Amino acid sequence: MSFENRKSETRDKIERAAERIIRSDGAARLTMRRLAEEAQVALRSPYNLYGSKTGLLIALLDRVNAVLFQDFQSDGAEWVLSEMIHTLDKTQKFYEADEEYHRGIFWEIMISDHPEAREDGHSNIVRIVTEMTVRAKAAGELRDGVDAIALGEQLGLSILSTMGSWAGGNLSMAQTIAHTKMVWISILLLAAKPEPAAALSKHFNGFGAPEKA
Amino acid sequence: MSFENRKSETRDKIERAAERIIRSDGAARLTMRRLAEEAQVALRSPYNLYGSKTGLLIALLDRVNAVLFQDFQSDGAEWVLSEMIHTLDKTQKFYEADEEYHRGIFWEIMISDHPEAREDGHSNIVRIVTEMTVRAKAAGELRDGVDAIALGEQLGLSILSTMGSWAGGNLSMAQTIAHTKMVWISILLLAAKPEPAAALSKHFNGFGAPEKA
DNA sequence: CAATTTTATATAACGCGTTATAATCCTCTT
DNA sequence: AAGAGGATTATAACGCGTTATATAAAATTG
Repeated sequence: MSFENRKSETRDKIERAAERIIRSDGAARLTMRRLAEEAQVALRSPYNLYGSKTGLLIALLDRVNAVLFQDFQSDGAEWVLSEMIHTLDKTQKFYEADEEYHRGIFWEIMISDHPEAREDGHSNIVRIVTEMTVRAKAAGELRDGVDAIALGEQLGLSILSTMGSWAGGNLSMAQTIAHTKMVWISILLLAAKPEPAAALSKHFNGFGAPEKA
Repeated sequence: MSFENRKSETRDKIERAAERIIRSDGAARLTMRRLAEEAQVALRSPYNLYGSKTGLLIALLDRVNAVLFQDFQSDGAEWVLSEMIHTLDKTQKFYEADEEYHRGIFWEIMISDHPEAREDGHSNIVRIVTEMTVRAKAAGELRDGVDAIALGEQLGLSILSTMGSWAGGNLSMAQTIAHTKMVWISILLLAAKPEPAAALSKHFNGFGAPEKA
């Protein structure tokens, strides 16, 4: 077996063990010593491969997010702005299928003292949202004078910080998406031209408070 | 000296020392051992008085927030909804006067594994914002059919989660308030009757992206 | 004043993430 | 086959928040 194969086999053992522990006892109970035992690996090995506990969690998150982000392709809706709302629904469905697992990983990454980890997730989401607003602008769905990039950054910031509240356990994923949808639609109704705005307002469900978690 | 006086003297020594350390080296460098040394107090004492490090930080935060919240009284603007926007400006000014100090304390409380601490801050802010939307509703500034309490919860959630991003170091306080203002106005323009809505739109500065931190 | 209760102290210890040190295994190069 | 170098291991240690234990000091109570 080559060096690389050896490494990725160790990686595999570690990531599988981490998943098992998080699924059975929650991310808060994932400790490096327990992980090493469960993965049948030296305490040092995860540090060699991921640099830190946070590095390992980011690896878990990245694998999962790759699947989600694939689902963000154009879905053939009449308006790009409608696609953006559909994207929220897809996100909700995706994370809800394994909510506690994803929430725990998010949270642990978020509270780690590796600020570059937060920064990474931040710019990732902002980039995705901004690509959509730029597409909407190119499709002529936004009013003249609306800066698509600035708009995307604001919408990205909105969902990001709300997901922070989700990660902290203050909101369910359903509440998180409901709130984000309400905010996005309120903003986009101001930014959109009349026709796509009319389409958007069909998604608007009032200011209903998110049900308790 | 009475029991209570003794206790509050110890409390004072501890809180002063904590402030000194946070101001000079940042909240992340506040450790219980260093605090005990700086305050000339046993390592156990802060635990006796505050229960935990988080408890101490909450005490620091509460003292400060009491001052800020006093400033949230009705300010004689023509519309309650305008007062709400002014409240954001007051908040920005207040935290900016000592931004790193407040940010550090917020962050440490936020990431502590005492979920009740987050829950406390959460309900506190939501209560304040909801009181304002209820006043606006009573003053006839909101459209018929708008649920003032649900609206307040949504606006509260919005500023809360954005301040979470601030605490995490992803935003400056100026960016935090600029974003919140944009979101609040977008939402309130939908919820408000035409006259107060016209007043609100004067506060709207477009979707300008927050400058980099 | 004496007895009790409350507060504060000193010291050691736990599990945590992480790092240092040294040794051991295994792949690659020659 | 032999040596070099990378990957993994075992063990101990650090500082962190927190807790246990046992003791000293001070205020309250009788």
